[in-house]
Amino acid sequence: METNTIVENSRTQMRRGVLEYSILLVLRSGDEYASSIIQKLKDVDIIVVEGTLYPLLIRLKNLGMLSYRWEESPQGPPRKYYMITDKGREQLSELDATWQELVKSVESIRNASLLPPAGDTSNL
Amino acid sequence: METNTIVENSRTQMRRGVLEYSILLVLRSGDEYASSIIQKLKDVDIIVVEGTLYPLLIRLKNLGMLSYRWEESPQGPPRKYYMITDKGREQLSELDATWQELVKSVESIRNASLLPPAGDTSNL
DNA sequence: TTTCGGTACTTTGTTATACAAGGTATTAAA
DNA sequence: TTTAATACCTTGTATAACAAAGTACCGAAA
Repeated sequence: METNTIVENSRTQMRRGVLEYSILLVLRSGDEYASSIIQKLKDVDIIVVEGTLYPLLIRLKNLGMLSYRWEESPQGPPRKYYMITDKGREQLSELDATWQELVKSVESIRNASLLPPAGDTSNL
Repeated sequence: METNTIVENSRTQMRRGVLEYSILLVLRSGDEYASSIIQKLKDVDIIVVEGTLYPLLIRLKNLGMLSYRWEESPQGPPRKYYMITDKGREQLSELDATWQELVKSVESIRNASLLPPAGDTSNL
């Protein structure tokens, strides 16, 4: 087996960390139903599966961040289109700030780690 | 209570996602022991506690990403200084790429969500 | 020589979350 | 009336972070 390298594992964890945020971002662009959210995220290499998404959408709805409406499908059963609420928009804008702070945090330690250690005299 | 807003919760998840990566970044800058890692991460607002860090360091060591040496402390018990191994460096460079891809992914849906929806004719 | 404060490392039990896998329901067309 | 496609939902499991408590070391003061 050994498909689970540390790298693959860490990548998964990173994706998970931004999952909720990503879903809200997608819905800020427009109303979507579960499968289309999955597809949009897949398009940018953020993998989610149904079993993860459905409970998450329900949780966000229960928190008042999302609401939904039923809409006929051209083929098959009706679709549950989720849309972001006003409250959702407010919180999302806070998450925008959170995300940017996180990027800044990581970049700062990342940049530090790409330079020789402070006090390194190995070149003298 | 209600200290657990959705925003606070999401922030926590984001932090968790980059935890492992962040620890490796810190150690790429130089050898550190647990408390000093916690401090360095705290400095950039990435909160970790002992109960999280110790098991994680042990896991990374068992995977061959880290090794450690004991070193006397000016005061108190000896410290376990962790250092990144060659293998750890290799994997970390892959994580650098992973991180940058994730940032790109999120930014792309984020930027999309800040523009009016495609096909929006509300201004005509 | 014992106790105490500070520091450091470790473990245990709980909780949250993602996911695999399986289930139900709707539709239209064969 | 079966089948295929689509969509929604649930259950059980594994993993990971965390709170909390425990162990151990050290030096200095009592």
